[in-house]
Amino acid sequence: MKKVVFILGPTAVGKSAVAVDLAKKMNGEIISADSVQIFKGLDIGSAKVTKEEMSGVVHYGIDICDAKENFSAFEFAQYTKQKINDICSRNKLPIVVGGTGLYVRSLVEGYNFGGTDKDENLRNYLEKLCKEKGVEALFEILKNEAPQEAEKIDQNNPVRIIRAIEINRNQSKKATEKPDIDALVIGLVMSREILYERINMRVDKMLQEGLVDEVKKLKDCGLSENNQSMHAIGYKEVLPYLNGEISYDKMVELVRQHSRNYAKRQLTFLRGMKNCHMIDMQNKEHGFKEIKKLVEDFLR
RNA sequence: GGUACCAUCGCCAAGUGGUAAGGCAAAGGUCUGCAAAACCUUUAUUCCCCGGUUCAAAUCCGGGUGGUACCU
Repeated sequence: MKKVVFILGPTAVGKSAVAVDLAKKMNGEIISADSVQIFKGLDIGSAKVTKEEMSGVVHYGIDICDAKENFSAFEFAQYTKQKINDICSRNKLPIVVGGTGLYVRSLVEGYNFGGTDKDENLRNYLEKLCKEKGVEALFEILKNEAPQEAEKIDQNNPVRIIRAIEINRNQSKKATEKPDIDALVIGLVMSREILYERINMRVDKMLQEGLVDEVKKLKDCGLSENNQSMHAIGYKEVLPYLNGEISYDKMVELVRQHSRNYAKRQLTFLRGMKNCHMIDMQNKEHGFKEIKKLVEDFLR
């Protein structure tokens, strides 16, 4: 069993810094489990760690996908498993850091799912059908084509139903095998009030650092709201601002609000993680000491 | 000072005599194939205040308060 440390928590709680500190002290390498940081060119808005912040620690899972491409939990699972093997073979400690619940859980709990490429035509057709006839129509299709899947699925959720139909019609890639890992799961938390304050400050910082320019550059490269990467918070709001659809102030307000909503969902997800050690990061020093102790005991 | 219009949840609102729609926010939640996505649940015993009419008022009448527009 390969020992792997997971650092989880809501956006802006300070995961990246903790992970780098830990990697330095424990001879570790970092794997980012973040569905946005995988994209090249989405730097400021995804709060990607800079070279300086990495301070020499090796990071994986960042800039591994072109912003025009699609990426899914399946690809992440494939990629990560390989990296974990690689890191362990060099006798280093893999530290998975991330806010994307599904990515993390798929590893920790050993989900085995396959993958399927996006089928644009089918999707467009199904999306249109959904608009015209409602989700019920989508669900009917799934029920006819894959009754077993239909039983498990949320009948009101068009995104999931469409994906299920897509997978059922197209050949599924080989399912991932359960990774052979022994996980130490650490969840970083702090009071909602302080977290929200940090989020607001972080959004301001992103804007100062040139978030709008970053999105403009991506837009000039031909990216639009149709790209998966542009569904990310900070991008899906700046785009309509650049198109003159909403005001600057409205855009800022939305980025903040969506970040808060996201943090709340992450917290909910975290509460559902089994065997997760919650660490209060309100006091950074104290929190880090606790983490270090947990990791030392784990590796013993 | 005069005249007109308006006042419904944190915000935007529907409702014009029959017992408070909806959206956003907020809070809680779901999650094995797009997850920073998508979806679900909850949230005004009460309609600016006081009085009146009526079996019944957010809705009608009178007064007050606040806002907006125009006139002087």
